[in-house]
Amino acid sequence: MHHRRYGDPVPELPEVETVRRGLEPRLVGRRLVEAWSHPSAKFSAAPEAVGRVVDAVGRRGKYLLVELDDRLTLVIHLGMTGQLRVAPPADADPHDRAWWDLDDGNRFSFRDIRRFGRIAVVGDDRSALPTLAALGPEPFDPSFTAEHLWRSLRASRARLKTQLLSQRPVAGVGNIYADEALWLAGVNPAARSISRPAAARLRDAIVAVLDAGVANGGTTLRDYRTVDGGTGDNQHHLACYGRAGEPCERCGTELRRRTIDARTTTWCPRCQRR
DNA sequence: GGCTGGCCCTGTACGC
DNA sequence: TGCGTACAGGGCCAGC
Repeated sequence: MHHRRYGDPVPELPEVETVRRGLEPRLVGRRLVEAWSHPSAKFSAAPEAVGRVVDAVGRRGKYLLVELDDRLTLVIHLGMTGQLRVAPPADADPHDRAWWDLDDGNRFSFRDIRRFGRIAVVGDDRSALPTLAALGPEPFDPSFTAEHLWRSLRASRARLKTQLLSQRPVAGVGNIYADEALWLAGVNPAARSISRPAAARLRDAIVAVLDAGVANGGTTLRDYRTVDGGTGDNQHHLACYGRAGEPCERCGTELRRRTIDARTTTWCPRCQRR
């Protein structure tokens, strides 16, 4: 019954938002007094935030935006296996990639087994993070309308799932929630065009699955953790992702699996016809 | 200028 | 049992 052996859990919008909510009360108002970073260029910017005070903890898509004084932003992307904690300093963990000591004695630490995460300190210019700079609207923002999604998807000939993962039509959707939303909307992930009504269904489905993900505290399949080390609950509410070989909850047809642009994709061949 | 594919990393599953 | 190997994936970038 374990068909989910492929793939790893990837922090997407609901997971990053859950982490953001956990960090906010622990970081706002604190000064970063010391830092350490792994030598990789992906993490070496961490010490640039030393001396700054945290004004706010925000999020855009899957990017965590720790707003500092002096118009600086500490940008953290969790990659695939990134975890953030705020706790008293502890013994070094071999997977620690950066940490910042706070003026209240706690340590804000970033642990990332596979090192797909990234840390940057930026001002107004975010061109060093091109995906962030070109990010589509937040899914819960009023500007994310059916009309916007339809026009955005119509402007490209890439497969619909590829477009969703590009972060340009909408911010924050990754492999899990893309499969869930496409299934819920009855849209084929490999198609290269979409009708207006289908785009409207897809828009509603994206909002619905992300909203449920946030409400459930994110999806923990392996590595994702909340700031206090807890797990999410949304893994018990997935209808499509990781269920290849199981019957579709809607029509009973066996869900299929294929690869789209190097990403594992699960879909229902009946509900999601081209 | 859009799109495709390679790359980064490491734990895990799998096969002999 | 133990070892070698394939595999997965978000974002970035080179090259068509």
